[in-house]
Amino acid sequence: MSARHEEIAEALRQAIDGGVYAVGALLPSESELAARYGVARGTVRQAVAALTAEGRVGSRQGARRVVLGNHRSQSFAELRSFAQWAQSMGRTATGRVIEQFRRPADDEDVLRLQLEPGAEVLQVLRVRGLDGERVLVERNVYPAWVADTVERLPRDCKSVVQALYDEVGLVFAYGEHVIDAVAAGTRDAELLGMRRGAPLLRIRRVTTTHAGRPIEWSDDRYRPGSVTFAIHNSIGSNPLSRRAATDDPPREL
Amino acid sequence: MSARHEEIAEALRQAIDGGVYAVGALLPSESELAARYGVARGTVRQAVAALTAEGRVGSRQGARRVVLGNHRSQSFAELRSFAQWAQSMGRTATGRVIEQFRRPADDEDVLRLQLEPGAEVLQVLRVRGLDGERVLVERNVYPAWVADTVERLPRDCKSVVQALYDEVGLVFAYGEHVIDAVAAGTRDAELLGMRRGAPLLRIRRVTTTHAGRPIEWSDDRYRPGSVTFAIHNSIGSNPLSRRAATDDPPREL
DNA sequence: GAGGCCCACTTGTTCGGACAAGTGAACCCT
DNA sequence: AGGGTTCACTTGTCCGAACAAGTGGGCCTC
Repeated sequence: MSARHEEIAEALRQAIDGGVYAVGALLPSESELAARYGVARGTVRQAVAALTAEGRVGSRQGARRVVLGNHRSQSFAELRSFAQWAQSMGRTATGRVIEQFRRPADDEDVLRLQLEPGAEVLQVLRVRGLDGERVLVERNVYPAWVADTVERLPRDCKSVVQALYDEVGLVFAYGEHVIDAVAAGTRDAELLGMRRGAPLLRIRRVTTTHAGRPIEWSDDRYRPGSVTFAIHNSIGSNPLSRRAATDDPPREL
Repeated sequence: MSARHEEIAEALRQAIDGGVYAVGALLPSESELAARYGVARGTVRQAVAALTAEGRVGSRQGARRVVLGNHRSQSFAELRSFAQWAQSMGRTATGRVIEQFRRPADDEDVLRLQLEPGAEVLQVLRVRGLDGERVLVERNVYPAWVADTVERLPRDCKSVVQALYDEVGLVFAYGEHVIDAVAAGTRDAELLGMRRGAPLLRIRRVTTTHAGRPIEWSDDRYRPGSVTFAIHNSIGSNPLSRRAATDDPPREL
């Protein structure tokens, strides 16, 4: 948080959360913020761009920025491991390996992990909990080049992501998530203590290194009610202005 | 798409999708792109920032940018109505109003739509389809100030968002989505042609104007298999570099 | 050969300036 | 009162420059 624009963004975030700028109120103009913090306008723009991306403020050319909401909820904006996410919410995460074995890669593994057919992968089945309550069943598939390290981890390792970073400096840099709903299978139901057929939120994910090399792919099934996911949104630069029916042509000079 | 940085972003997108830059390959440096397009480096940075936000390329200080993937899949990145989204996928969306009535706002409505207690709201139950197949049950609640316009729409209106824009120039500018899974109720099951208790993907959403004024809130329940949602991710500015075990202190001068 | 050092290159941050484009309110005229 | 115009203000776009910080590969030393 050394960059000046990040400091300013954080200050604005706290001002919004603290009620200095109420929901629906207008933010000071860029020039005023620039003067207040003693920086150039471009630096202020970087700061408010972050708030805009988070969905905290709305932006429109010509009009002052509007405060849309003060969100404390966890969103997908940051890539976090389950353990890190739980910690940031002030809750304790647990994890336990149920099953762990190597097998040849099937077509799905080859596709998602960019492997050659016939390569070996490591499959792991984990159950994870939040404050003692079972919350999620996680099926991970790792390519051979990380399998050794994963196998050496303790079976109740809290954060695999953290462990892999500590052990071999592996960074989970990018992720793609696909979301849908599925019915709990016999195994899922047993592990989560629900009846078979109960609805589960499924998130399938591929995680890669900085260089885009796949590290794992994962099928996470969440018991509903315990965890929800939030996303913010805005129409980008759609020039939709006031009304459309009045099709007045641009003034001709 | 008149802004220069958007043109450059689009050119790069097409180059990536077209295979000029393969997945895993390195993008040209900012200076080279700047020279190639005849713009300043800042303009190139704006363009690649868009690609980074979309998850197409990865970025790390000091290292060249990496192509992470060429994605055609629909994501939450753009706020789209169901109809617009369907159209962009080359499919046809349908919609039918099942039920529509006014009622006093309950606590949930007051909270989400920022109303005074006792205000009147319009509730609408719709079923929507894709290429003739029933896909989603949608329960919308509108505040009084948009209720009149919504009530006047035809019952098989394809795009409510488009209609409200055409009629009164109302722009759905921002959205917040919360995702979980639920079991289909008796009504849901009947409307979607599934058995009761089947898993559904639920997205609850509040949409607001540019000024942050809530326009509607909605409970959408998707039949799984027909539609999935994708999200991209990256660790922001986490300075995690190579390895952690080698705790070498910063060089002292 | 292994390890450490150095250096060219690349991305990140910040400045100050200039103009374009859109908004909203005050103002004027009918 | 209603409708249109004008105008100060605000955000969006773009430039050119400079320095900081991190990467990766080559080089040298042991």
